[in-house]
Amino acid sequence: MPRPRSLTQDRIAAAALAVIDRDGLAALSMRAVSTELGVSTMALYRYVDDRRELEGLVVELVLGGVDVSPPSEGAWQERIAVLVGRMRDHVGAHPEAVPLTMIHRHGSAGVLRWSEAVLAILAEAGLDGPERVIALRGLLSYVIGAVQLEHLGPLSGEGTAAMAGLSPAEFPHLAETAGHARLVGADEEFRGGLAMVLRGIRAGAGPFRSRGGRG
Amino acid sequence: MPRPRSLTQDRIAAAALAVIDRDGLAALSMRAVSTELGVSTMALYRYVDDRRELEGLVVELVLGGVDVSPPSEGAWQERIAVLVGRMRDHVGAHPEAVPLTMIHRHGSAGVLRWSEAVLAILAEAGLDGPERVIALRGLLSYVIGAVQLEHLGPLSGEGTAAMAGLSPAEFPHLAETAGHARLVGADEEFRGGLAMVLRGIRAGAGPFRSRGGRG
DNA sequence: AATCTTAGGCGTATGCCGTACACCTATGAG
DNA sequence: CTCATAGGTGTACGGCATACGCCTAAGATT
Repeated sequence: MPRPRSLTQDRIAAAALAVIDRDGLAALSMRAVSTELGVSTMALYRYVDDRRELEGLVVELVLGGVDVSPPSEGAWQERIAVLVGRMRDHVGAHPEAVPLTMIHRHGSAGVLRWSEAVLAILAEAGLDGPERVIALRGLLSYVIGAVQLEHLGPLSGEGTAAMAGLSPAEFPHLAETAGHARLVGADEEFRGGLAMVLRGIRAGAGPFRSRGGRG
Repeated sequence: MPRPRSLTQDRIAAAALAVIDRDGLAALSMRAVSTELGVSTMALYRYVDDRRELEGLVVELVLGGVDVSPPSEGAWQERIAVLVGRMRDHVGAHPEAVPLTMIHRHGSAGVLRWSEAVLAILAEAGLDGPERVIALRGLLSYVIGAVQLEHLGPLSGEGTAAMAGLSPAEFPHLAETAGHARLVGADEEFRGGLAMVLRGIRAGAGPFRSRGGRG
């Protein structure tokens, strides 16, 4: 009967993500999103309860786009690495939104579907029970932390700059490592760390323990 | 010559942390901290440039208290686990401040000293060059992610609740795993995940590769 | 003791923010 | 053509960080 809706949650999320990508996360506000859409600020509240929900929509937009179809080829470690890589790529495409994805990650349908896909591969690799729980959560932990380290750490370059100027007397190893760190690219670091974690997953740690693929 | 200072950065940081611990991170404001100290809001600006710096002080207060003296006993994996555990304990003692520690982690002197201690052990274990960089960053990633998963994830209980009510048809593994997850305590999960990561660190992967302690 | 100098402390004001509320209006149904 | 209804909007409020300028306490100097 009444007048029809002129917006959708999808359009609102897209507008919010556009603001974030263009002007940074700090510029995200209900006012900014409404301006982006050419409507009044309060119009948004016909579609979302509050700012939190809007942020959730943005995260779902980013994380929901991850392809969770299980890779068919390669050892189980390799297949998990593909799934993890897809997640990293999608999040990394919107670096300014990274803090949001961290805050609203729980309850995201995208993350749930991703977790399901990873679990399937872990199960196939011979893990079950608490060990599979720990493997999944450990992988999630690594991904969350690594993405943040990559995108939040060097935000200001403070960390790297601070490391470069350390007194070698007080921080001998750190000073030396800072030199090597510059030679390790972000991709290499991520893949290397992931390989490390995957190597640590004990596949088939049942009564008949058999070490996984490429030890 | 003029009147002496009545506050210190330490007292301000302690007051801010008290506000956070008591009323939550959302309640942290320049006003709240100044009230806590019994001074005017603007008085704080004689000691910190802005809110960001105040948050940094809080993080330093939390992270700077971590004992980074290297444990003398045990395999290198065990000694790193002790250092990691100390970090987790300090951060976990102020769960509401966790997001702050993540945002301001870089450039924290406490984290630098901790990293130095971990690097020393990794070096002793036979790692060097890029591999040591990756091992350190991988460990940091795991710790950051795990702490967040532990303290931010279950904040609202949304995630767990959502998992419990999943359709077993669409998420067969996740639904089953949710059951096991309830049996795994937070400590067990953290230690298990850490053991997994440590297991994946290739010690002494130089020309004369020798596998580390307790494979 | 009196004064001066100077930085610490504070009150006020500005421009953001999220959002509650009441109002107006476009619209499809009848 | 009318009307009920939900969508869209304008205004207003309280809270935030913080820029600015004033007042004042207290050590240094006389």
